[in-house]
Amino acid sequence: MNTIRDVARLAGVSTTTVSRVINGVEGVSEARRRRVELAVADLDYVPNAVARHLRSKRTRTIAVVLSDITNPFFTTIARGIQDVAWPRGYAVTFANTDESETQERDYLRTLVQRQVDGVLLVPTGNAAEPYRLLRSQRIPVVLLDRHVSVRQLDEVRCDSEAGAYALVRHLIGLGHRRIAVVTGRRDISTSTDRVAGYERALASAELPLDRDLIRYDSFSLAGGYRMLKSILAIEPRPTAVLATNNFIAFGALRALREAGIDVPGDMSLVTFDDLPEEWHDDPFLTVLAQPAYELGRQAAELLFERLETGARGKRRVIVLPGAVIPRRSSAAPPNVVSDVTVGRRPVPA
Amino acid sequence: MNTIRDVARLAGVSTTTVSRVINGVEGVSEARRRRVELAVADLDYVPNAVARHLRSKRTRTIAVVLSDITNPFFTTIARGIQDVAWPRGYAVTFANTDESETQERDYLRTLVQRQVDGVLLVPTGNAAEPYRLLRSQRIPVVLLDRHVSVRQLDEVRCDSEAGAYALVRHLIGLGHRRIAVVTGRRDISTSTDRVAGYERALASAELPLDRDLIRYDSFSLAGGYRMLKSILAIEPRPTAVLATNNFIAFGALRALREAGIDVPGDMSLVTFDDLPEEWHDDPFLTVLAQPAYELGRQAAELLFERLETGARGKRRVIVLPGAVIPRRSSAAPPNVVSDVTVGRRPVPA
DNA sequence: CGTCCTGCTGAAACCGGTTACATGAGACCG
DNA sequence: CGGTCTCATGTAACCGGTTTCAGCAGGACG
Repeated sequence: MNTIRDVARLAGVSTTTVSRVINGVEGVSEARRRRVELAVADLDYVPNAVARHLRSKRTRTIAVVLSDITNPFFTTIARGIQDVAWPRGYAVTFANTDESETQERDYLRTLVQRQVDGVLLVPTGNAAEPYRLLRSQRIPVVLLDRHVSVRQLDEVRCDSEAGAYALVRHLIGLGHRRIAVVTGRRDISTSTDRVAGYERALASAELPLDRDLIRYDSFSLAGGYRMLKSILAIEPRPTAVLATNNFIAFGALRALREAGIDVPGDMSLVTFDDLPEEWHDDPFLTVLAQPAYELGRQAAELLFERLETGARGKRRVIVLPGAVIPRRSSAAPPNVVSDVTVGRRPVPA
Repeated sequence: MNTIRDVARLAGVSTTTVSRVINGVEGVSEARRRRVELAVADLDYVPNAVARHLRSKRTRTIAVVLSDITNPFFTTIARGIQDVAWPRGYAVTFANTDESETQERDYLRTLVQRQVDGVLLVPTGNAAEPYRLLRSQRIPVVLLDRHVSVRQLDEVRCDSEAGAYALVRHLIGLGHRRIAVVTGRRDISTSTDRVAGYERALASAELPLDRDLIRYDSFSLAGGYRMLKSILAIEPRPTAVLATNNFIAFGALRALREAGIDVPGDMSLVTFDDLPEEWHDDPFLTVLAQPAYELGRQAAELLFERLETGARGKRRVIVLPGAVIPRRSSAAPPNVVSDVTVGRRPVPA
């Protein structure tokens, strides 16, 4: 509750001098410095950062806006961000959009009011409008995980297209010819990029593209469940499914289990996003592991570079590679010989 | 970048009037109100919350200090907190202590400087000192998940003692007589409370207490792994193990798998903390599920009650019940008849 | 001994809002 | 028609720091 003026009074100096001592500025005589330090200790003085921020116009706070902190992928990203931010003296504020563009806009507005120094954003939609405000207030933004149609913002993400390609090639290598993909909303880049990688993999193996095997819904347990339910009704049934995130995968697994479909005996399942080793024993799913922690870390570093150098430099896009981790959820399709691929030439590895 | 003065100038009114319009205060003529609103829109004016906070002495920010946001239990708590805070106009800042008391103290100090309105804290140790500062600055604190020796702070947590009791009774009910417990640091209440519940359950079944079967290490994968390794060397070997958190459990599972011990065939394993259904399919572990989301929610609500009523009311302690969810990791011990319990009377359910 | 420089110090402005209080116009009343 | 009250409005202080700039003391130098 004591202010810098209380300290100044007790020490018999000006607030200027106290301020200098607190901030370790040169040019204060040893005697006075000691007097001030004593007064600070005496009064249990804690400088008011809000006042400081008002003057300095920097809050040393960054905001992270993402869809759901509860998703282990984002949690890990969040941790990576915090591990960069706190040691530099920055506080980190989180907001969950739940994929709602309205929420996102509201949060961004609040954050602008609160004068955050920068924003790390997992964009919810594809619109440019939400970022106008940040731009006009000169608040640096780094997009995380996803990109948007505005091609001016820094981005840090995983190579979704290549990841999906690799996963589908993995399935093709096992002998699958009819592969479905279940993904999130159409206007989210990770959805479309992963479908693109899927399509390229099919093309590379000269497999036909069946639009009916591509399903868009939402990046959620419920979405995965719904999509798999409807995929199971397709004739002929695909022998493998690519899920584009962890929640979808577990929804898919649930639908498969309920339908009595054995994985991988009857159907293979591969997905994006691995779980940290702390969260499971003997993992089952074949995944494309994304370097989530590293994504968070690098995004934060990039943001701080912008903040600290005030760099109006060129737009930067960092794309990290993922890695296929083959596990028990993917195997050769049932009765390879008799399926729809009969007569096709062998697929190159 | 525009200030309230710019708006006032453009609208031809005083800053007072602009302030009133922005905050929806009564007593501004319709004509002026409209002029101001026009000017606000014209200038893309965004009020500076830092300035507002300086004057109002409230930052509408709460801080959450916990051991590791990466732990699904805490992640879920975090989500519960955010879902209460944001709708009320409060921002939420997170900090990870990694169970370091030094970190904790540093964070608390920063948060005091930043004038957060309140703190939700998962305490790292048992000392009183870190909270002196918060107290002297009149910043309300609610302890989450754990309690400390200072018996003056509000607390919201799960009933650890009863939870451990229930889990151990579950094991005893299955026929186990020799049960080990692997837990975190001795100075963390969830460790000691759960061991207390364990001891009471043994006593209630008149089973002997073997101190060698109680192991303290850390709430981590590595801790669980280490403790199980050393427990496997005990003769006669226990037939069941109680892990007191999810990380320990997975470390334990790993050690068991490496040692070729079948769960639950050779040894049963039960643990605190369930995983959200989005993160696994067909879960394996018998757990005591804690209402993590609800813990976070109620802790936040309690904090806001303190904030908004300025209530100097009595200390409040909210203890929520957990629930045993029996699954495949617990079963009857191997050859019940021939083991060390031979000759003991049947244990009451 | 006067001048200049260096180093320490504090007065006061400033950051951008909020708010206590004064003011003035007009309505109403006796 | 003077007095009182209400309502809308603005002036200026205030929140608690930082920062600019001027002043002053003391030493070096010519």
